Amino acid sequence: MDDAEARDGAPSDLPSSVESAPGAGPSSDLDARLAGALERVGHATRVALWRQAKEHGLSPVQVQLLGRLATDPPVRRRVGQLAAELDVTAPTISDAVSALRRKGLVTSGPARGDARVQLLELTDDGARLAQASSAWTADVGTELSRIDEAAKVDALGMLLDVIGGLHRRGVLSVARTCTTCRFFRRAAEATPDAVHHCALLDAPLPPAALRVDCLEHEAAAA
Amino acid sequence: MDDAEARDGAPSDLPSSVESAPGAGPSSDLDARLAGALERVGHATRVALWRQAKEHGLSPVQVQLLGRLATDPPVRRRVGQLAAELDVTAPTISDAVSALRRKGLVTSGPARGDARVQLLELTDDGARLAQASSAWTADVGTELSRIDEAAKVDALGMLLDVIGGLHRRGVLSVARTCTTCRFFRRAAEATPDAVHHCALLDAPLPPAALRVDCLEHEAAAA
DNA sequence: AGCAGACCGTTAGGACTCCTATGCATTCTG
DNA sequence: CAGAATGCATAGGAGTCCTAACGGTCTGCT
Repeated sequence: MDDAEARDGAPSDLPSSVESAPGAGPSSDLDARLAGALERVGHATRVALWRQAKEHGLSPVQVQLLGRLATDPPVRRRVGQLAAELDVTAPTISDAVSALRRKGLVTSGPARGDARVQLLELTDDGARLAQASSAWTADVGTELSRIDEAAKVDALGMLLDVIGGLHRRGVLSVARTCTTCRFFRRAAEATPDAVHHCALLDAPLPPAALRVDCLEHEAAAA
Repeated sequence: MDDAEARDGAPSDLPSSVESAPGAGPSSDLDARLAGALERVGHATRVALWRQAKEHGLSPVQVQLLGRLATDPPVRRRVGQLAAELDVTAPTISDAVSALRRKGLVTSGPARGDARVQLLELTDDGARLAQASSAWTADVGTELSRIDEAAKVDALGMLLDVIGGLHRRGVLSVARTCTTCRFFRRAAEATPDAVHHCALLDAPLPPAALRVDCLEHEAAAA
């Protein structure tokens, strides 16, 4: 079809493109692959977000804001908080919020007790739209439903470790995961059947129950 | 410190925020968590990309282009190809390419045999910068190096399945993974020790060797 | 041949995303 | 009760995206 110049070297000179780097360490090659796969999935999230936005006449940031505001007890209602979680500056959020306000999807008012902060709130229309535009999760969710349960539990644990590491490195400025929470009590590695524990809920945390975005999260380090 | 109004409900009214939805299906809750974690990691890729770009005086798309052009046998040298892989339109790439050309990081010329297409090529400076700005992979790579090997192999397989699914759904317009390649020979599920096989390389493909972005990839369906 | 139509890449113009820098109001601190 | 710090908004500019329209090139058809 269109492979006229897609490969101008002979298709059989494969060695140069074999990815394995034999002496580069125990699993650095695997790590690179895994990083590449994560990057690709991340790219997909971006595409899906953009698509959602266009479909509903919103912008990507606006969709993200609606999603963040839609939690049942709304804990993230301030411009500064939202900016931190999305890793953008306050002006970017401020802009998007005024657009949402103009569209009648959120309202805002000064917080009682501190007249500087604006507390945001979804309107009914906003809540409806937040519901409708959260389809990325559903989209990937159906894709995930086919996959082996145990593998997913393992993968979740790994991703939480990665997220924690990225937070420690300052790539993510906010990570509300169990593993970075001050209430998290890690099970001893030595005892195989031990399970993590949440000191706030005072409840066991089996690997499949670890949270990615816990509303009660409080940062670990003082 | 700044939790003045961060929770105005009593900190102990937890039930409403417990994420588990008991009757929502066997693992839909887990799937949602996993999707959330992937979304979060995806967000991190975006942040890291932006940071790389700023550090080297480039734009995000420009960094991505340098990375794509930096493979040893350069297979992606056309504007249209690059647009498809990054899931943007041709004008977006065209803009970024002229910026890179202006900065002396890439050169381009008409392909022999078809004067419509422009084949891009990195200059020495461009190759250097491509190397320097690929640190996301390294960054996550070091983060990954601490994690259990077997878990990573499983996770890689899962991510490849997800990428394949996203490609099938049209979220990703290009996926150069083994599992979507016409040369891929999947091992029979029944036989436990069987291993996948690549019909082009005529070589076995153990789970840890599956590629995310194979240069020899050719799409499966006709 | 020769012409229509498909294809590739560029240009033009507009909405949105981001940033830095600045300003104003409010709250905290000494 | 100043002075510093905090929280948000505004202004201006570079970059990311899109859709639409345009010339140059290849292909297929008669």
